Amino acid sequence: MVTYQHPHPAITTDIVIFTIQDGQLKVLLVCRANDPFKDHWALPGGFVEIDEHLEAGALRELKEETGVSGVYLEQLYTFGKPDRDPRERVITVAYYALTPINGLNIRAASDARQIGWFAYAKLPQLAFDHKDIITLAQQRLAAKLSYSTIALQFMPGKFSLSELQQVYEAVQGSPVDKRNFRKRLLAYDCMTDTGEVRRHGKHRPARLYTVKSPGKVEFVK
Amino acid sequence: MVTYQHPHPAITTDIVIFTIQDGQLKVLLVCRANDPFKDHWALPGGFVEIDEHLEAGALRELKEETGVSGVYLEQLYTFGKPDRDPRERVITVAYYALTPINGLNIRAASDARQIGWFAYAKLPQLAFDHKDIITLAQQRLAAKLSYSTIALQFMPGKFSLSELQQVYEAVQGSPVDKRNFRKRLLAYDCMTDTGEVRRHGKHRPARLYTVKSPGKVEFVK
DNA sequence: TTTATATAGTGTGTTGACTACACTAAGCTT
DNA sequence: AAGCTTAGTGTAGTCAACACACTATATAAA
Repeated sequence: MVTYQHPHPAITTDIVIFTIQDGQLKVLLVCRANDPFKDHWALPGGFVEIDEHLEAGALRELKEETGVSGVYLEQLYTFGKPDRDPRERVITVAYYALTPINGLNIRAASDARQIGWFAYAKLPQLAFDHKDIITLAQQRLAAKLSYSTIALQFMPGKFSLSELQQVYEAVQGSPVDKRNFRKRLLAYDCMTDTGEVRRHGKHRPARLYTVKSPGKVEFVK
Repeated sequence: MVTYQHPHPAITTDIVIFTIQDGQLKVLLVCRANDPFKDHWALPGGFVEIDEHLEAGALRELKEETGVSGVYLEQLYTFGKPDRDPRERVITVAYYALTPINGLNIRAASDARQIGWFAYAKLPQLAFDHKDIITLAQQRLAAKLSYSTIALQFMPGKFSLSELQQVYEAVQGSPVDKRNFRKRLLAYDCMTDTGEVRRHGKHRPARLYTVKSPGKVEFVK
């Protein structure tokens, strides 16, 4: 029990974690076990510990609730409408995170709490104002694709240019010209040709690339 | 007195309010009357009321502490290092604001609390992590000049293109080519030529323009 | 082994935008 | 009338973005 002279809002972090699966932008959601919004899907997140850095809290919650760690994380926006939580005044500092296409390490389904990836284009009913948070995160991400190398945060260790192109198409929701795309991305000089190729299917194999500075997002253009 | 089961951090807003004076980017600071950092300069700001929207709190604090109102306001970032305030855990949601060159309506000097405009390039010692907040705000502002019409928020009702150019030069800290600048800004089609001119000094008078959509910031380029 | 098929990979010409750059216009002062 | 000071204007060159269609190479099926 703690007592203050003036009332204090509660502070939470919420994390919009994105990945690309089957050419679609997806968001990881957890099903709430308690009221309010019991059995509704919601963003992973929770209360910030009193001596914990905000970003550390976001990473901790993400790990605890979904098992995901080692992701690219960036602060998105702070949502503070007085009635956004029916229990008490809760201000949430929202973050967004990107994880590689196959870099998922989701908590086993045996866990009590249900979690799952949902296509951004087909989200279920969401708790609180989490729909607004996800919408803003997608906008920020789409904007950032056009002036930074943030898309590389979606890529696993080795990847083909076609896979990278799919990331752009999935986030922006529109097709991209293959030749112009490759010319532009290669001009950024942010990837190394490994010399290896990957065969999968009855067609010419793709060259594989690696990211030159993993974890670093550079501004371009 | 309020009691909670778990400790809650305190929430404040801080506002970096910019203007342009004498061709320089300036920030409005208030001198702290109490510990901690008594007699140090600090950003205007303060605790968020329990039922108050964050943005409303920022505007209220700005008005109370400096007398400034009717400004363009945008959320900047939330600063949450556990030890940023020596008293207790305080998380601050920082905003930045722009006010026209001559649109100042600062609280009379008769007020107990001392306030003043400081050149961004020559800031005094600042309380808390307010230096970091101002630095981030300037970066955001400078970046935003290049892809939006945010600079118009600095302009009074009628202004000349030379005055607008001075805004760009002051924020970016580097000179701008006059012909290219005018070509680009006029192409954005965000200003109206009033047909009026202003004489001040022994030289050709300048045409005066008005902003087409005051208060609106559009993305360009 | 031949053929079909599916994705990987490549080049050019056009257009529009940004850059660099220097002189004339017009009012005021002396 | 001359001089000073800021306002206002145009062009040529360069570079980046865009539109656009075919060849290469592997596997699978006939």
